[in-house]
Amino acid sequence: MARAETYNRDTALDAALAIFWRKGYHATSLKDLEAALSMKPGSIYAAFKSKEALFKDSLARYFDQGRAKFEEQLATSPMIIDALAAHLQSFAAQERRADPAQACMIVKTILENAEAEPHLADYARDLFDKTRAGFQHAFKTAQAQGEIDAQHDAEALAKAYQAHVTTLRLDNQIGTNPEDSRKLAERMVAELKAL
Amino acid sequence: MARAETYNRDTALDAALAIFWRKGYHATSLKDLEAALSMKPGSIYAAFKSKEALFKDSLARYFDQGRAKFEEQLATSPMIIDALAAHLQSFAAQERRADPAQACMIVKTILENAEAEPHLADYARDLFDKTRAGFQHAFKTAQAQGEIDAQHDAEALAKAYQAHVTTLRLDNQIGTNPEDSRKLAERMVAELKAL
DNA sequence: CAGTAATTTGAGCAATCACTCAAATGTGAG
DNA sequence: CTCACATTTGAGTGATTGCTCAAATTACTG
Repeated sequence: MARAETYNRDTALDAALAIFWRKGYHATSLKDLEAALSMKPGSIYAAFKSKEALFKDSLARYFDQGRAKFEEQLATSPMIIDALAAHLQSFAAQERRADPAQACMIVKTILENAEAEPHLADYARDLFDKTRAGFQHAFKTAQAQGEIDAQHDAEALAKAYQAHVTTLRLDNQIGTNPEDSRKLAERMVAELKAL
Repeated sequence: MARAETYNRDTALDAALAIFWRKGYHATSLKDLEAALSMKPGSIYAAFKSKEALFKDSLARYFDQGRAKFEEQLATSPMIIDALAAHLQSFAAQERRADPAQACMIVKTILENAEAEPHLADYARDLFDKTRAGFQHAFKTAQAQGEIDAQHDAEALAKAYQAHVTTLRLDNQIGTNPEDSRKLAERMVAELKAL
């Protein structure tokens, strides 16, 4: 064997994720990444192939972390509907304002790169669909367990739920009043529990 | 006097607006702008000062056009509630898909530039607030005319309405099924008319 | 038909971009 | 201790970035 890697792949990806989420794809330079990953350009390219590939890996990690968080919430709560409510609530505005990493990174990626980097946008769209599929599965299970009327269309429920999550996270970033976000979340939860 | 300008300012701004809306601020290069405006770099800088100033002017024009369209819809319909409904419907998915200029340019600007170009994001946030103020004024007038129960909080109504518009336009760009967007718009209109 | 002044032109600037690669460095095996 | 080899290093690549400015062009005035 030979020299061992000095970096930790997951740690490096988390650092890349943090910048890409905040600054977006185009505004993030390799200088930024070198500083954040504490790696020289040669190492970055040996490890991740290209800026675009690194972005994709970061976005994939973002998706995995989001899914893991959601599944943990599902595992915690006996009622699926409660987990869905808790997941929504978790996106209500915290104290810390002015954090540019509030809106969903997947949505940000689609909007920023639809024209200039269609590969990235398509990749993000795929993750957006996979996220909704996870929601849909949860709604179906909730129906099977009798928590929600089986009459409802699970696909439509999932689409509406995802729209709510997106709206809430968008409002966190755009709006200036945290109180508004909390009220918004409460209204959404009420709508959910009324099903 | 001396030599007359060969370009039309509004035409040039519309051309700049079209690219900026599609590609965003960072992905749009001056080469792109030169081609779209049919102007050489020197002329662009003489006329618009800088890339950032040109972007701001374009965004301001985008805002003005949006406001004009909304006010025209208000003037067309005798009932304000109908105008608000028509305005929502106008954002439901058209045939032409894959147009990267579906989502609101103001929202796109805030998301893209929150970290790297805070001036632009703040400017866009201000226009976002002004847009909501226009909605709020419409709701208040509707209440004064007895179209809507005066009990409702006009500010909350405007916020919810703006969120609906944003969601609809976002879905147009992210989603792949135009039918979904139309259904979404119908549900929003129903909610509006139930007030 | 000068003379004057505003506008347009486009080659080219320094800075930065994403990226490369030969040399230096570290590490386990023999 | 030496060799083989994976990994790290960082100066440097050509391309592109936003932008400048002296010179050319145009048009109104006297």
